[in-house]
Amino acid sequence: MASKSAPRATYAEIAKTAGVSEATVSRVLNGDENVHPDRTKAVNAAVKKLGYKKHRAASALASGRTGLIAVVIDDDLSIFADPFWATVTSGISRVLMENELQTLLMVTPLESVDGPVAHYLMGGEVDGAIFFQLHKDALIKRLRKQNLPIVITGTPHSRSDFPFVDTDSFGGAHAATKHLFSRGCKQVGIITGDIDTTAGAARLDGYNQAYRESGHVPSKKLIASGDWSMESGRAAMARLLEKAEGIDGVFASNDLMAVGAMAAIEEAGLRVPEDIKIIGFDDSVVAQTARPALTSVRQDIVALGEAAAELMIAQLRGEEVQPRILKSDLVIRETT
Amino acid sequence: MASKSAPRATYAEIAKTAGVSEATVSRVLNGDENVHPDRTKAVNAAVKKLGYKKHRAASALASGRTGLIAVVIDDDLSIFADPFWATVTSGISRVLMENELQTLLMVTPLESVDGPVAHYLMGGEVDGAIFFQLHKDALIKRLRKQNLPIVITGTPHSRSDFPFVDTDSFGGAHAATKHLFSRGCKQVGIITGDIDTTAGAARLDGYNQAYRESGHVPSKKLIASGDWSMESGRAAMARLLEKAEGIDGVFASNDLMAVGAMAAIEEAGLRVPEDIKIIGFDDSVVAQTARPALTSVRQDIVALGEAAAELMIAQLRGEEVQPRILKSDLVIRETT
DNA sequence: CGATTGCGCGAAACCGCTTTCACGAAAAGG
DNA sequence: CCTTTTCGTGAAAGCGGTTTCGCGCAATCG
Repeated sequence: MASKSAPRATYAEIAKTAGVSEATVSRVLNGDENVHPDRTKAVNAAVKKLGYKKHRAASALASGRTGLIAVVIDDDLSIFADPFWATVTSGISRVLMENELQTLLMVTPLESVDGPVAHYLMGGEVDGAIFFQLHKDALIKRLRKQNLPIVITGTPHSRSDFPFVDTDSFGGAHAATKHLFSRGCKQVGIITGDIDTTAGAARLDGYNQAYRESGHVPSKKLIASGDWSMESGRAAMARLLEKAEGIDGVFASNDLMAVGAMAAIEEAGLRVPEDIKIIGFDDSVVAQTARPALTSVRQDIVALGEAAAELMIAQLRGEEVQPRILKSDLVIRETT
Repeated sequence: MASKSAPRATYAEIAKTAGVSEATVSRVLNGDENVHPDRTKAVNAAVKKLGYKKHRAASALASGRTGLIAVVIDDDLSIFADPFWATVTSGISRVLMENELQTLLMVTPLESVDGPVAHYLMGGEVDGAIFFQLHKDALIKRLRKQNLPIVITGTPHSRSDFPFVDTDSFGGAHAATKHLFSRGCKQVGIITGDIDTTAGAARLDGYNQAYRESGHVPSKKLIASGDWSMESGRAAMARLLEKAEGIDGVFASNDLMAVGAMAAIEEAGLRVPEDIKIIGFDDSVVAQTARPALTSVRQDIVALGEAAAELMIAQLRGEEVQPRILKSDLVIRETT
């Protein structure tokens, strides 16, 4: 079943051809400073000559470090509607790879603190775990207590000191709303995402802040809530059209809802952007394929993944880490 | 850095509490038949009692089997435009997990036969590899020669005997084209994908076949080529409108191009579906968010991933495997 | 009924790398 | 010049399973 080719080189051979002990080989290969430069050179030469590659399993067994980082994704179907996590993951993977770490993908219902995943993660099978779409902090807290390095992609609920990375939802929403005002809108509404998520809440906050800065107070009527789905966006927009007379701008908390809103506007016989301007959030494919093409808040998703990986690596090195918030920017298309 | 909690149980303890040797523990845990039922029971009891979990690194070192399956994804940005691979991967991951295997994600430029990835895969670090979006067969051939179990998602070029899984592109295109005829279209065009890809070619074949069955021969003027991108779809449609007078139906080889085509049709002052009916392929989010909502050929992407994983597992068991082609079906929306 | 075969099982070697320990040599101190 | 540190190094003991080997015993055979 296994490969039949060249028998891997081992420390034994390197040690012999370099004229040192295996211990020294190990030191050199693990960056121990206290080795005479000459021997270091000899070992490196032997390594190159023999085309040596460290045997991860052996290394893991002896050191207790597996070199594996789990990326845990809640097995929620909604995740598939969006290339978001795929993109983040690719960023994570790239950075981890560059640092000799491997990305272990776990797509799974993220059950209780006692589920198989939990046990798996606590069993020392991985050196760290990066979580997406976090709903329950309990598991994470438990893992941290076990000293397992953790990074969360997205902002966790509890102000707990989990290391996390996220896009600046507040800033993005703020900029989007301001942009609508600057385009001449007088009555700017918002379609919120799930308010129980930190992203949903932050986007609403950003909207409110921008509104206040404009010298007005957003009327309750201008706020409609959705759940991130296109259909909820359509419904929310329909409500806004009914309740909020004179509405001429809408910030939708994601692209899917924005597209739903556009459909509702069209159904009402109004035009985008002439009658109502609209902005989404995420700058996903959907924003690009929409007609008219959707103005949207872009997040650098790959960078988000890279940041997550970097935070992980920093922890592995034993460094203290701070949460990282990435800037977002506005991609202006045809709907504003 | 590592977990500090409960010291894992080992074979030694199990052996002791079950009153057998470690060898027997190993046999039981690896499904060796030749063990007395009583001892098997004793071992299983001990395992449960001690909450034993096999140490993967140790197991890998001793057996040479890592329990890791690499999912190798060509680091082509186009991949991020589509949730396709994420979805396939989730299917793969689920099935592998159920079989005690782990999913190692490698997002990487898939370089030559000598690149790091190649060496990595040949180095016995994984038990098998699943490839996406395969451009060059050379690497794969090499890996197979090394007896590394391989599965390809998508149809490989060479009629080589690689195990692969794919959606029935031919059948989907055929059904789509037939559907257009059945809706009364007389002049059905096609916007092809990259013809150098097997999927692109198969979709064109399916179109041609359906056309012939309708009793006509597709004029060359009805065939426009794209490269899977929205923009290429727009351009191709523009060409069709110019060259193919009376065109009243279009099968686009993917959703993105279909949406591009819709834009072109609209720009030409025509309407979908009244003047021209259109069908896409993939049934992606884009199809659902398009207005009018796009009729499209749906593939069961999760199932595709599951099939890939199953093919891998079969190989691991030493079974002979056949390529697996999954059915596709038509999701009828508003564009036809 | 002695000789052969086969089955179930334990002892022990082994997988390849890491890490502790202790020792000799060189550097620093008195 | 001798003692105390420091530094670089190799020997060797693991890490936790897997697997080969051979042994004792029961079933099978002549």
